[in-house]
Amino acid sequence: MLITRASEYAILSLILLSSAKEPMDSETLSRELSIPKSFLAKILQSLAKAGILKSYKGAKGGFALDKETQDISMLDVMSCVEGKAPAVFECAPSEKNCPSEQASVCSIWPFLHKLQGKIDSFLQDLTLADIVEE
Amino acid sequence: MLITRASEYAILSLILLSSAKEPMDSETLSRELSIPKSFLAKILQSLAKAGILKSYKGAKGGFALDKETQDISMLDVMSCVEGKAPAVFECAPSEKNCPSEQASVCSIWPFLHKLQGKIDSFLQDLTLADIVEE
DNA sequence: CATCAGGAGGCTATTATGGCTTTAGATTCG
DNA sequence: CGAATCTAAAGCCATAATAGCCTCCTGATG
Repeated sequence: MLITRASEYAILSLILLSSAKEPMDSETLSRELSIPKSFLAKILQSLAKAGILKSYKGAKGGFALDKETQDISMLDVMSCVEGKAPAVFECAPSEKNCPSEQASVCSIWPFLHKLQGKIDSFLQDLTLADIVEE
Repeated sequence: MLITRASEYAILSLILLSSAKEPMDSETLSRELSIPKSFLAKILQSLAKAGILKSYKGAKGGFALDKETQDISMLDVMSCVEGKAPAVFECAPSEKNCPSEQASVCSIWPFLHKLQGKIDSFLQDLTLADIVEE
């Protein structure tokens, strides 16, 4: 369950973009949010690849939301920006190969699974709309 | 909102300890959970300082829960292990000094605050008991 | 007093964060 | 149409923070 600044910056950008009528370029976003420009650029690219943002090149270009705010979940954002979904125990054996191992990780696996489910559903249900709606 | 492996390892340890009748030493925990020993030791110390675990020195020593599982929230665990509570935007200006700044961070501050509240209450309500109960 | 396990610190490796430059696609203007 | 300009895309490199390793010290147990 690793969450880095990339997720933090991504959410901030999405909140600001949700109130923008036109595309905002990465430099403006960087300045307005006090986020390092080049790092933010990479994050915005990830969001664009994931279909959450749409990018426009050239003059008057920039980034704009490519989905409705209620269709952008925090789980989607974190998954694409972190490169993977937040997992409670990334190194844990999968459910099927677990029985072959002897470590106690196996005995707590059902609990991990349960915790993971709770976290996933919370992040899945929490959308940008929930945050920016008045 | 930064969450590192320390939180991950802490939660795993707590789940395993919740089913233990006697204190478990850090080496056993390390082996059972496949977590680096020395890193885990530091995490367990943080949990002990926070009053979540109780440590026992000497032979037959180790760590054991020092609270009821329903009194251990994920927010508590993360706060003590990460050194601070998970904050959505750590660098954001506080609410009172915000108006003096000109950046757009100010305009999205209410949304950040709202998001923070949702995350905090989720993590506060999610206790170890919710995870390990049958 | 010998042994066991936590407490504390320093040191290294890995990863995240941030800076910089070059390339490519799109727009504007002459 | 073509050149200049604008901005995203993509890469490489430096720094900072995290993750992990090792040793010595301290207190408890028998």
